[in-house]
Amino acid sequence: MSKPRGSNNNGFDEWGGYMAAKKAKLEKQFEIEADAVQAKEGIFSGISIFVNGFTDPSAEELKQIMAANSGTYHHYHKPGKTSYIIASNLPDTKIKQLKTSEVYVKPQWITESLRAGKLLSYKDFLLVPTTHGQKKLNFTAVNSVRNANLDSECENFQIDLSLPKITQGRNDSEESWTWTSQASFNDSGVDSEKQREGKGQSVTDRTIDDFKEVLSTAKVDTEVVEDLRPSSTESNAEDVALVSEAAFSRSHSPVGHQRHLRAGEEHFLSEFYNRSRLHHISTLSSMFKDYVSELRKKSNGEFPGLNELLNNENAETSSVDLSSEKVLMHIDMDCFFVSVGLRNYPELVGLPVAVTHAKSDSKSKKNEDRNRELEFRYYKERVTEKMKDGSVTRYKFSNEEDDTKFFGRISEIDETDSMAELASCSYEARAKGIKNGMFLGQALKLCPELRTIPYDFEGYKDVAFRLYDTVAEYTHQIEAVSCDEMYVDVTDVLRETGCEPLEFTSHLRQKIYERTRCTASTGLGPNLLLARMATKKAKPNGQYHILAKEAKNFMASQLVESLPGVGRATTYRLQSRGIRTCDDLQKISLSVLQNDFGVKTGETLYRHCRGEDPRKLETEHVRKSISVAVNYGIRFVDENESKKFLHDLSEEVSKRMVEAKVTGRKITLQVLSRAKGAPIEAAKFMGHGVCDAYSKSATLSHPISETSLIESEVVKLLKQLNIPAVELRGLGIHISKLETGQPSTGLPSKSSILPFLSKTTKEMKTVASTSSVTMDSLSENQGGSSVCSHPRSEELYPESDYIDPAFLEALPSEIREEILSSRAREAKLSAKDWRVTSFSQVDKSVLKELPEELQKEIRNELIRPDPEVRPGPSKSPRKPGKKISPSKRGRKKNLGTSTAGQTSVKALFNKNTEIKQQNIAEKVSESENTLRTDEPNLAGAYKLEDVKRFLEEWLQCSDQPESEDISIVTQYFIDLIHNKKLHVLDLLVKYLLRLLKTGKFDQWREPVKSIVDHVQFIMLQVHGGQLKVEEF
DNA sequence: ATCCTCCCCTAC
DNA sequence: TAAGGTAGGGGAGGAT
Ligand SMILES: Nc1ccn([C@H]2C[C@H](O)[C@@H](COP(=O)(O)OP(=O)(O)OP(=O)(O)O)O2)c(=O)n1
Ligand SMILES: [Mg+2]
Ligand SMILES: [Mg+2]
Repeated sequence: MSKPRGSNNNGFDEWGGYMAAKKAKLEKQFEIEADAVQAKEGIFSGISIFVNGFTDPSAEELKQIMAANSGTYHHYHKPGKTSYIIASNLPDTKIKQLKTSEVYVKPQWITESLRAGKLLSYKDFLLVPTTHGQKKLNFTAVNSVRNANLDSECENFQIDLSLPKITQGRNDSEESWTWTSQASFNDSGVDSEKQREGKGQSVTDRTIDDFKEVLSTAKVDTEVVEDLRPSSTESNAEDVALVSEAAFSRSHSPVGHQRHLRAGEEHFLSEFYNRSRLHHISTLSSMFKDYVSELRKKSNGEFPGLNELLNNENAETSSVDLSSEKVLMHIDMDCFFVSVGLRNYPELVGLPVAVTHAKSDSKSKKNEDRNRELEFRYYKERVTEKMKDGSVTRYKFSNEEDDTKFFGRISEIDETDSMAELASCSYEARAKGIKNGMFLGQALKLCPELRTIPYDFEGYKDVAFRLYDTVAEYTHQIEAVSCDEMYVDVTDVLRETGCEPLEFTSHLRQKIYERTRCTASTGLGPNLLLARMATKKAKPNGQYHILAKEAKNFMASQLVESLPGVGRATTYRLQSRGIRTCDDLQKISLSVLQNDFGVKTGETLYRHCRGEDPRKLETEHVRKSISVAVNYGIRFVDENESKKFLHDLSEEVSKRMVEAKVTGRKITLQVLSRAKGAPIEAAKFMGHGVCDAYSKSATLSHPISETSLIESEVVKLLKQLNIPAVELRGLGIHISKLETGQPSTGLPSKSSILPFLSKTTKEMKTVASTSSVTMDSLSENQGGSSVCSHPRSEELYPESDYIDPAFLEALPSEIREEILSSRAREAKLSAKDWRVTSFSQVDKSVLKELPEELQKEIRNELIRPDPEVRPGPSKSPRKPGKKISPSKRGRKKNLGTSTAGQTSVKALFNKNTEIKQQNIAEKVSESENTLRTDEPNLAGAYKLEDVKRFLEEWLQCSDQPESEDISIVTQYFIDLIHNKKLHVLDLLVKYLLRLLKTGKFDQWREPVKSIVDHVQFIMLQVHGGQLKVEEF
């Protein structure tokens, strides 16, 4: 038996002391100041707010503040009831909805009032637009189209960047705008303008509007964009649109909101997601994929945009034979975040600009716990090692060029350089070598004059909707790629209008510019790849058409890394074979490429470097997985914190599943754990640093989507990985094998439970209340997946409480029969296929006491493969294949393989006990931390008698049931289910019913019924059977 | 041959 | 300080 990962890192001895120290340190470092919220009661009494859009503090936080200070928080704007609308900035689309009664106030009003301990006048915090205007806003700097192409077929059209007249008119009327309750005059102005514009709503019929309402707060129309700066506390502009400059600068001081910085703190997740650009673009991306489907579904087949182009009936001269060839377009906004942001900073147009959380003069704070130099060196070492390719040993990379190419010169970063990432940078910045995703500190070294602007997430969504809506006026042959990018089959558009390809894109880009004040570039080609390549060449603010006949030559001139799908690792591997350009690549045979890179990848490389691409436009996308992950701010002090965070993640993923109306059968836990040689603190503040990545999955027999079910699975998976909580640097939950349709596994709804309940209760056998019944939740034996995952983890981490599967767990025959027959009824799995596959919660002492006969009976029912023969951990270094070439570089090094036999149950049990004791010791030494083991408990009551007493007191003390209490009790019962304490559960349910029968607690009838219903539902999900309870 | 799990890679 | 998410393609190696 090899050393487990846990031992590899830190023995438990070391561990306890380290953890105590770490905790003290963390507490010091992230000390939250005395909570002003609690101290100042009631200052928002009578005030109700609705939070509109992205704010800082976030809506969630504002909700908390209101709740704690007698205010009211409305999840939706309730006209007449909501007294104030809190917003940091408003997309213009919301302006026209303004009513006299609506007062828009900046979030600083709340935070400043809180600080002052009294309600300040909202008038000092009114949200007003800036008055300097769009007249300044012109893009002279990007006027020149770079890619002059002499071939007339590839002619580039320059967009007229002058403002449409309408903007000027609108702008004039804006000068005196104020968003006060008197601002009603604005309504008519906006409406009349909308009338004049008279287009853009065409595809935006009611149903599509509905869609947008559901998916976002951004409504779509074709109004020109207002010059509204995001002026949250993140703003780093000199001139900010605020009535109260003083209030604003005060709110800059880091008083109220320096919390939520690390997972394990309250509201971390929502705060993180609020600010995560990657989360936002991912969300938008999936939203626009849905949006395209919706547009197509709701389409009436008319495309109003085409009318304007119909005049151009100059057929026959076309550069492409549309009857035999397709024309695909790729369109992508130029430096999207920057373009959107710059609309509010016209004075920065033409300068090197980047979007980032940090300000351009910000420095990273020094920290003795980290060592950037060491971390970067370690990182490079590991990456280089990983990219190393078995078949090629010759290539030695060392030069500066390669260092820049593969590592972006991270080694030159010093201790105070900001490690905030640039989401996007302007082309002026790119001219200096700055790139998207680069750290601010590095960028400033390349260009000290770099200016930074804040994120404007609402703005991105708003512009993205305009982009999609504009394109959708011409065709619905759209494949959404991201919020700023899509593929479009324009063959029909060209055929119907007689437009030249570039004529059309020129027109389209002009339309997009008019509606968004942001430029887009387009690429055209006979397939998706060439359209994509063409866009790259066209950028910025340009367009380009690659004709089929030019394709191969065009491609030959490109570097391999410009191929989509070829990133750092593939570039490295190609380069190590002396292949730098597509021309080089074209000379390599298909079989060599497939041998070196795998069958599929090899073929893709072979085709792509020639400009071939068989992919079809995918207009209708079906999601295959849903996941949630956080790899930032993950610093846990103990297992309770990591578990709590897994709960939050489960809740989040569950929420998204319900939203997407899916359930899933495969639950994968993804983990980042600090690499052994990495500094405790990462180079980036709260970053994950250099990590080992692990994933572990469980495939269930039934699809799930419920928080508690997901949670219990991932908690188990995390346990199996056996990584100390303090080492965790990232956690994620990935759900796959998705199913749509019958909501039989959603939240317990009466409609889904009751029929089954009434049908089955009669057949239901009683749960034996004499033994600890245990079996794993929905784990499935299919494909040997779950079964083999256990020995894997057991060998990896022998101290996990795994038991030899041959050692059958106790299963009262009544339950077993019920479960087996119930599963057979469901025809999902035959009884024979069903396996109990997890034993982590077996109550071993009870197990041993089972009658021999019962065990035998069970053994006959539940045949399983011989555990001794089952495979070792897949995480052990995989043997290099026979083929030397397809690399595969040994996997995780720090996890030894094991060929040793099964650990005895007794040994495991003892080990487990030791760990438990260790945990307890830790907590005791940390003092005042509530002692908590893994055992379910009801408000601290663990023992049956205690719980019973608690329940009785509960019924007696409260005259009316509190829904929160009910859910606490329900959750406790659910915990029992997951922990296989069915006998306890059974006793407690019976006890509750007995109490009811005394007649003293009649008002508890319904609440108890709802608890029992819930319990039965979960029982059904987890164990496939239910408790027998008498009617009441 | 085809499935599975656990990775790795890529793109925005 | 800083907000390093998310979905999908695909490969290695094992089981069946
Ligand atoms: N590492 C990255 C890459 C992109 N993005 C965000 C910001 C970008 O503005 C947006 C769109 O990505 P693009 O790849 O289209 O890049 P840009 O639009 O910024 O520039 P380009 O003109 O090259 O398209 O996605 C990001 O946050 N982080
Ligand atoms: Mg772009
Ligand atoms: Mg893009």
